[in-house]
Amino acid sequence: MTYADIILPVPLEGLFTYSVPAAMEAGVRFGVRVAVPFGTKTTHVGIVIRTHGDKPEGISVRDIQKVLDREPVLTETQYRLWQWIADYYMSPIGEVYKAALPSGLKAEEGYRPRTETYVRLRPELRSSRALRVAMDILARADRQRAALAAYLQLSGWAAVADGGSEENVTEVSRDELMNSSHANISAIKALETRGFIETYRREVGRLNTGGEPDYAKMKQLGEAQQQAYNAVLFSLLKKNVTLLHGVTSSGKTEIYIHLIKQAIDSGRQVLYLLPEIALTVQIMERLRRVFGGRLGIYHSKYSDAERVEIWRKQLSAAPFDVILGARSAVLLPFTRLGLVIVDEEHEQSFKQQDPAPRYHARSTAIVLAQMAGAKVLLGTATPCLETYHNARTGKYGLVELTSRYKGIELPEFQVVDIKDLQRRKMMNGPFSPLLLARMREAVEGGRQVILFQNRRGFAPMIECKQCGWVPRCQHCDVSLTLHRSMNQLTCHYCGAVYDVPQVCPACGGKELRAKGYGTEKIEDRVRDLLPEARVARMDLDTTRTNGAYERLIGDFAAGRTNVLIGTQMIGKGLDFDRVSVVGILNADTMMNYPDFRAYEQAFMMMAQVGGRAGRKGSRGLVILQTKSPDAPLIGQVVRGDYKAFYRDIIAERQAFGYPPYTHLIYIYLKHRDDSVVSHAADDMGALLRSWFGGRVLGPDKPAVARVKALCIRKIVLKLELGIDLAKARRYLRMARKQTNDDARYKSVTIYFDVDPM
DNA sequence: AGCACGCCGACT
DNA sequence: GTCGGCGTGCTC
Repeated sequence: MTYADIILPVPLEGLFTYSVPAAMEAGVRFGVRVAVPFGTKTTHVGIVIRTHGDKPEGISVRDIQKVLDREPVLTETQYRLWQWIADYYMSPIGEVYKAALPSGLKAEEGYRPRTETYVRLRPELRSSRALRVAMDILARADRQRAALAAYLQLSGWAAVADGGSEENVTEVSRDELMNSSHANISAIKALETRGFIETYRREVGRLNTGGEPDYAKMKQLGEAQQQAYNAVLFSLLKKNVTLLHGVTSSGKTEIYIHLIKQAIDSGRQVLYLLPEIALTVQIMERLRRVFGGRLGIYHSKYSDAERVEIWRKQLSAAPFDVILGARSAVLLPFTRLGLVIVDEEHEQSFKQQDPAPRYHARSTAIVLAQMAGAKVLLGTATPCLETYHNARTGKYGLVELTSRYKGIELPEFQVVDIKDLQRRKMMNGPFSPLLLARMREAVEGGRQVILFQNRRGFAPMIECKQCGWVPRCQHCDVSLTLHRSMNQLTCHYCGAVYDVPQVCPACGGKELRAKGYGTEKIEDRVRDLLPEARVARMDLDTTRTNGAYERLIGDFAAGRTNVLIGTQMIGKGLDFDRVSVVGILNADTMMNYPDFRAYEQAFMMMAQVGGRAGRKGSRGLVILQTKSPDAPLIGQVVRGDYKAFYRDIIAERQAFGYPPYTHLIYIYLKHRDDSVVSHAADDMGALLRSWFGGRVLGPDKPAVARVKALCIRKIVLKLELGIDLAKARRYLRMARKQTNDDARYKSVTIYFDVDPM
């Protein structure tokens, strides 16, 4: 009897063993998908990893139902990468499989090839004589004759009639025929009824073929860019990973394009990772112009069927040479990967947060490259602290690009002390007099303004003026955000929506006031204060519908709007030409976040948003409003002094034992009963302390201690460098098992976040 | 994660 | 008397 070990899309450790019916033996091998029964009712699509003859003990093995593929859908390298992710991020391999495979490949029925209607001559017309007769018959049916003539041209039959070869006859789709002539559907139907032509359906790909590459579209590199390009190539000879640290507008993308070309020329594939879908539009167009149909794009906005086709194409004899994609593109099959570019490498969204596997695409890309014998280039204006540290200590290569392309100047920063202005009652809502004056000037002078406030909604909370009561979410430990556009209170953690109370339920007070500023309220105020401005708001709420993001960006880029208010999504790699003022309304909310990365995040956010100011031609102005104008971080942002920022923060990380001087693993425990989770966390913490000693911190209540009706505790594990991580993970799994084995805690959910962001 | 089983409260 | 709430256990 043959058995097969199979990955299934379930959150359980390990592989599952099924028996292979004799008739399937030839087809069941590594990488092939199979349908198997699982539990009582369900059938799952799994992937075969290996076959063997050892009957597993103690389990009733069931038969594989069906073999779904003739060829593997998985490469050996991919499987090794999946194993690494599962092991390192402490997540079952089934979860990795779920994250990696497009749904169309995870279901037995699901992916449907797209078909299109095609047109061809009936066999009896396939001679020049018969065609002449047909044309005569159509002498008085102009439309039909024109349609037939157009078909004959397109298909090549016209050339055959002139003595050409039938081998050159090509297939013509009905749409193509209708587009290239004035033939309408009724003319074509009439020809069909007459028995001149027939229609048939044909499978067609969904992928945009994009045409031939056009390397003439590559821009010549400037002097500094050329030097950086050479330095990157040289660095990659010695180091597997190199950091390209280039200030904003230094022209990194053009350097990437030249590196991609170089890799393609040497017969290798390139993976180009970007943090967000949003960023792909501008870069996608640039790459498409140069690489045409050699470029494939892969991210969640693409339909699942398209993703299936990209996956399949990657396994075919003619895969894409370049894949541009978000996080999950690192899980695609590659057969001859030579270079991975991780653009905006500092972005947190490279780390998957919620469903497991909680993997970091940058780290995963580095491991993948190692496995594939490829090189990695990390690019950003504001490197992640760990990355810069690795570059400084020589683990990674480092190339710095300090001059802006075509001499564009870095923006001027002006810091405004809003604490002082508030005391002197000089603030106009969220605006300092300076910011308001500069905004007014910009709008009147035909230039543009970007306002950054990292809070969506109208106000982060409302409060009863009389007794101070604040409405809170029923399921989460947070106050509710007022969304005035919908006149609702919403919870930003679970999405619950509530009506706005007319009277305070605690004291009956009639006045509920909105406290604090969200993007909606800022928008309101700008409309009041600058009635002539054309204002737009860009945040999660205004970009939910399809194409809304592109429309907002398009309107701003074209000058149809001149004040753009937004959350962090306005800071992401978009280039505008007419922005003279950027306002950071409140830097403190970012700096006071209770997390060891708060300062790093704040620096990056301010540097990125500030970088939107003043592009071609004139120097931009960034007005930075803060209650702590003397904080060293503010000075570093103002001077654009990444190195000073790095020196400060790295010293702190070393002093307090944070990455890159330690490995962090967060352990989360969740349960609907607070006392259960509290005791479970205490017990698990004590158990961990007995093994890891002082490396265990907590358990603690996180800042938001209840989400979606589950109470949360967090334990932090700090592991010094050089410790045996595999062993530490084994102990962690043991601690989880022991905790869940305790009858009181068996329904406590315990999970790990390795290298948390 | 699903799904079934099983034990309690509120309906026809 | 039964419908369905979700707590618990299992899935090769």
